[in-house]
Amino acid sequence: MPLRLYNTLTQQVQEFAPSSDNTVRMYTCGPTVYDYAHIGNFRTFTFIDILRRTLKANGFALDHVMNITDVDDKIIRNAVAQNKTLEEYTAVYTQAFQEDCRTLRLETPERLIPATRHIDDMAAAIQRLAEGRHTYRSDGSIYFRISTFPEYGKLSHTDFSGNIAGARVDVDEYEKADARDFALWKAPKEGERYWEEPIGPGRPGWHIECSVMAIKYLGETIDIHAGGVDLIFPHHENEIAQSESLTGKPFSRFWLHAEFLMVEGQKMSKSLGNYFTLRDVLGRGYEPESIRYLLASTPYRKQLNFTFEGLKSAATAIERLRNFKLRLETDKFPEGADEEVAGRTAAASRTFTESLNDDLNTAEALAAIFEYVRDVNSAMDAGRFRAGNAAGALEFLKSFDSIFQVIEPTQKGGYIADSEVESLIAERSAAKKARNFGRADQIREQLLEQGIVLEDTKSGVRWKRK
RNA sequence: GGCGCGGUAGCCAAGUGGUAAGGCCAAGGUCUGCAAAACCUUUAUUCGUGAGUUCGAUUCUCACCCGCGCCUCCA
Repeated sequence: MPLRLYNTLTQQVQEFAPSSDNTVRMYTCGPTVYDYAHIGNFRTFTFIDILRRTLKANGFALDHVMNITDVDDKIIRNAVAQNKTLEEYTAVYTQAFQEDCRTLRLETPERLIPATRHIDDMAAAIQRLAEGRHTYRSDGSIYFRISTFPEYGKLSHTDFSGNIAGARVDVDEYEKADARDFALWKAPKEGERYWEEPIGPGRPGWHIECSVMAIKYLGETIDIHAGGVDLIFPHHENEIAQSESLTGKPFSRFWLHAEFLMVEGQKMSKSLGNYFTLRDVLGRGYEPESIRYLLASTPYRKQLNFTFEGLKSAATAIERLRNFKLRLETDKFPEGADEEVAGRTAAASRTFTESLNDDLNTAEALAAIFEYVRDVNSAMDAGRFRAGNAAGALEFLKSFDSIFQVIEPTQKGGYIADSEVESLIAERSAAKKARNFGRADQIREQLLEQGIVLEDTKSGVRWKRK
């Protein structure tokens, strides 16, 4: 089954393929680096990561641009308050963002670009919009005139007719002709950072960076544009207005939006104060993989209620997968290969892939692998699973983890050496043989204190790091 | 008010016009020197409420109730 994705623009699930050649041209809205990102933000970035990996699994190449918004009102305000330059201020959070992404095993986009690197391009685009009579000036700022773009509202499916056109609305201390109009270029205010450009001194509005960078790197019509649902309006609607006024072509073929992470029935957000940063959660002793699993396990178009109980349940689920992999790698199985087991492997693998291709149905994909784990554990217990089945099973696990990225534990240093573990296990086995269970249990306890868990199996002692 | 999403077992959650995936938790059992891991059994005659369409609806239609989001910065 080909990949199908829900397109906000058409409000339908549609078959996806890149428009030309094999490369997906994708733009996703990145963070505004005025503070640490919270795990609600990372829900969207995790969704984008699952999307990237699924696109690759479908054999597509990627050219993915993500912006880093490093100039906006909050950044300017905070930088000024801390007596720092914009660059000094944003460097801290840009770096933190990249570290957090690595921690969550989020792939780095092919191009991760700060907005301030393209101020000239933005000014040039605004100039061209002005030449096309899509703009007007007011108090030194430049606004986009929505009335010049009749299709405004097509993404958010909002009908703006009969709306306050011509009314003079005072927003953000700037004068706009129409409430829907938005700033392309903001006149400098006292003490604020600004850029000297042919269109006049100032700084870019929020929306223009995405249009300009997407078109510059990916072309006038891109394949996918993605972000959180709160960006549908006005951000993405405004991007469409600017971009399509500039090029006369559809801006993006597919628009994908991730739903919110909720806390106690409300969206997680800075302004509500009900948020946790990744660092907060890790500080409470949870593993990055658990967070990733939790964020990825509920399909992206459904609101996901965050709880620490959910995080614990994710950790247990991951443990089950890890135990399964360890058993595949360490148990001794009879020679040959069982056809029924091989058939199960193929079927589960197919279900897994098709679930993801069905608009990234991660819940169903997880169900496929867990059902498989139970079946195979059962086959192992019954002696039906054979040595020749192990490679296929491990391969399926590998393809699972190439999307979910939760099985391999994050390395933590300071461990007891393998050889020492092995020699203690040997000593314990000898003690057991002599029926000296006191000593055997003492060794097991001792190892447990160092994070080593022993399991006695028919094919010998199996151990793992916890 | 406009637009959109959702209400499925203790919790999380998938799903289909033909009779309820999966994960976590709980109880009992098998295996084990004891554990651990794993497996088995039990846990929604029922999918917010009411009506309708249908041979048959959790799945379609309508109404209603409840929750959430966007409409202002926001992933």
